[in-house]
Amino acid sequence: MNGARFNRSFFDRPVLTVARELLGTRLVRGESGHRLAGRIVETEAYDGTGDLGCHARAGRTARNASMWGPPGHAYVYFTYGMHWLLNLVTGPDAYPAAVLLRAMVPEEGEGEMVARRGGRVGPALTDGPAKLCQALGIGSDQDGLDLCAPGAPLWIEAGTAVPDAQVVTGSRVGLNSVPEPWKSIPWRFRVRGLAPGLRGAIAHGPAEAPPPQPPR
DNA sequence: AGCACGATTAACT
DNA sequence: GTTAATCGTGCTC
Repeated sequence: MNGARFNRSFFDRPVLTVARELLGTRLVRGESGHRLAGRIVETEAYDGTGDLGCHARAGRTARNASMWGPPGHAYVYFTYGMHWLLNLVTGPDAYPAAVLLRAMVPEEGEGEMVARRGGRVGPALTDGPAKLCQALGIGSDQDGLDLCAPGAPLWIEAGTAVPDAQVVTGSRVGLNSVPEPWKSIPWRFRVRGLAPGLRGAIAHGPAEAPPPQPPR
C-alpha cells in the first residue's frame, strides 16, 4: 500500500528537523491513478531572516511570499534564467523557513521522468534540484501549493527510515557570495553514497521501517 | 528604467 | 576544472 499524505504537523517543526527527516521519505507527484515518485536523498535547510543564505534575508517579497506562509506548502522559485527549484515550507505560519529538495531516487513513473528530462537516463535524471523539478513537471504553477490538502497533486508519504549512520551533512551548495558562518554551516543533508550519483540507491520495495516522526 | 546576479545544468578543454 | 546559457527579481539611479 502507498503511504498516507504527511500532514501539517510534520512540517510545523524546526527546519533542520524537517530537512533531516525528509531523507528517505517519498515525494509523490500526480494523483492516485497516475504517480511519479521517488525517495528524497538530499536536502538543505534555509532558516529565517537571520540566515544570510536564505531568500528571506531581504524580507518578504513577491518572489519568496510562499516561504512566509503556513508549513506544508511548496515554495517554488526560478533561477539562473532557466531553472525551477522546489522547497517545502516549515515552521509556524509567518516564519520564513523551507527545505530545498536537492535529489531523489526515482521509483515510480521513471519512463515519464526520462521523457520530461529530454531522454536523459541514469543518475542524471534526478540528482539535482532543478533536474528533480524538470523530471516531475514542477514549475511556477506549483508555487504555494499545499502538500497537506486532500487531493493536492504533490505530497510526501512514508518511505524507508534513514539511520543517522547513513546521513552525511555538509555546507549548502551555491552560496558563493554569502558571508560566514552561513556559507559553511552544515545544513545540507544527504544519504551516504547517494546524490550526487544516486548509485546504490535505497532499495526499492515496501518500506520496512516507519518514517521518523510519522505524521498523524 | 536600467542593471547585476543567482539555493544550476550541461557542454567543453 | 571552466564556462555559456538565459531571464525574473530586487536593488540602484
